[in-house]
Amino acid sequence: MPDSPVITRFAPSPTGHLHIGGARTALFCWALARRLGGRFLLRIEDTDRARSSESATVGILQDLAWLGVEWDEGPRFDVAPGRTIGGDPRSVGPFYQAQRIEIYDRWIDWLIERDLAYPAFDSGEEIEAARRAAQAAKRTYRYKRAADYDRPAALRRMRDEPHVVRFNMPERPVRVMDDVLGEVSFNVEDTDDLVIRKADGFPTYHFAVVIDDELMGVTHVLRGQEHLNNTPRHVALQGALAHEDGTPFRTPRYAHLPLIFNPDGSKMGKRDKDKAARAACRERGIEAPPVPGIEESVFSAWLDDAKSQLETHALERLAAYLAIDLPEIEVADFRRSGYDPEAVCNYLALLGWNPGLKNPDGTDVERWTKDFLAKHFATDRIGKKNAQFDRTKLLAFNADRLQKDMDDRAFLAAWRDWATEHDPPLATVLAGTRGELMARAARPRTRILREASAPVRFALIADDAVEFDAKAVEKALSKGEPNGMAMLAEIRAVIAGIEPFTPQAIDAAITAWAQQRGVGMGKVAQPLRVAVTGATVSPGLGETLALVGAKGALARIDRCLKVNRA
RNA sequence: GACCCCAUCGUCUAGUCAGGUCCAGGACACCAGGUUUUCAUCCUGGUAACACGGGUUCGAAUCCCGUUGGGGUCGCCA
Repeated sequence: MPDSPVITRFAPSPTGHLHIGGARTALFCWALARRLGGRFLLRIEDTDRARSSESATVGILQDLAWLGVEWDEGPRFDVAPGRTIGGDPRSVGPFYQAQRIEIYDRWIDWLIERDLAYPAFDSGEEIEAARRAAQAAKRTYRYKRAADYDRPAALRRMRDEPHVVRFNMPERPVRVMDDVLGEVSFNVEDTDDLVIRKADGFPTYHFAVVIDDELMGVTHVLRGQEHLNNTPRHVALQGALAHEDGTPFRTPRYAHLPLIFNPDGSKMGKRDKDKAARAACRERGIEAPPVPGIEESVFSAWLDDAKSQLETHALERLAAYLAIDLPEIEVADFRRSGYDPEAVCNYLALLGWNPGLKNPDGTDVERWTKDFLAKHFATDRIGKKNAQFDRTKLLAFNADRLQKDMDDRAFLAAWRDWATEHDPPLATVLAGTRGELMARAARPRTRILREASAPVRFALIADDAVEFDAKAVEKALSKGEPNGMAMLAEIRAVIAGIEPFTPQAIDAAITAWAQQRGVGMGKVAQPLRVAVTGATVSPGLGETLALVGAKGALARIDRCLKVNRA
């Protein structure tokens, strides 16, 4: 197939949110297709009837679209009003495996006819017993067709008895060429006759993936390293299958990606959220469900079993009650925390891939947008080592996005969008006249949008709700000669006369007054800062005062003078 | 346990395929100093790694073998 176009695919199973590791796989598949001038395809592997759900599918589509990892072929999805992605220009769909059962059945019949696959009638208990026996004998369990297998009888029985179909694994060692790992060999004796169709009639992952990749023309398969041991099965299946005209199934190029782990070395997963919440409960001695909607027995079982998981909504309510932030594991978590999708993609790509380029100043190139990936990504620079997810570094990347790649306007727009979804009252404020000022004050002090309101929190409360920090009062108002209280009383008049009440005018007026009065700025700024915010830390003085307005500033100064009178 | 994969600063990594220019470079974090009205930013400097043991070679982070350590898989899940 020298001229076949490059097709990559991401094939998630819709059993939950899109995991950050899956997001990286999707990003790499997307980038490779772009780089090679190919097409990126999205396929939904929903053959597990019990665990797949429509809502999970929609969630995954949304998460990918949010990241900007857009598929050329696959389920249709509206990324913006009037802009739809996906579709089936080559007529290789449908892209939901549950809708492709007839296709799989056809190929399974084809295999059975040639005795390359066969029905098996073992019960779950029988299999389990055999597995346990093998384990007891310290042997690796593997299913092989019995020597006295009666094929004609089996073919008769399969018409009305529950059964699975197993692939007759050829007794040949399998060699797999991997673009990341190099050549990997597997012994015959380690591969067994895998099930290719379950008793419920749905194909197993191994079978569906081989059929679909071939029929959809997939040329490059990028997937997590946990699939490495599955590859010989897929290669064997490809070797057994051929089209009507005799053309054999192709083996795509494989690239197995290193895995992503937690900083503590454990596997990054949804359970980490439970772990965090459980630890917080233990620490506070909470033994009964503190929020409604969680049953007493469920809660105590959850508390005792480190492996158990609470339902997502229950977990979120619990976290809100405990006032803790659950660790971000899934793409939706990062979105909710207010990360920028480009920063997430940038950091994710760096986890296992490196362009190997230097900046003019000699530092390594490691900041980029997806356009860069589309231009430079290739499998030959994917690393082999599992990587630990470092939230602190991601935070630094995200902060740089806000600080260096956005201006106040762009920041305000992003902040408003975020708040509209996650903090409506804040969104209202940001949409008002103070929005610009809020953005200007918050942006330099923000790493993720969820934290953005912290530095301007004082401006979101009523003038008479300022809580004066005792240490701040002591340090900035009580000490010194003249002390801060005296200073405050003096400068009140200056504040009252500033017009217009803008950061620039305020700063200018205060600087001029301090100079004229012959005192350092610190002597003036800190008392004012405490009077207006209650603390010694805030954005620039001009911004701080402007945010509460002239009226607010004066009211706060007066109240400070009154409340903190010695 | 069996099979497979991996191994450079705390973390992500460059350097490894084509051995010398590497007493190992960058980023994040950390520490110290500086700028600044506080904070954040910014600037300067610093601490910090080739897992271990054998080989091959004039020469090994780089090649080979072993050990140790870590990870993955062993489902009618994907």
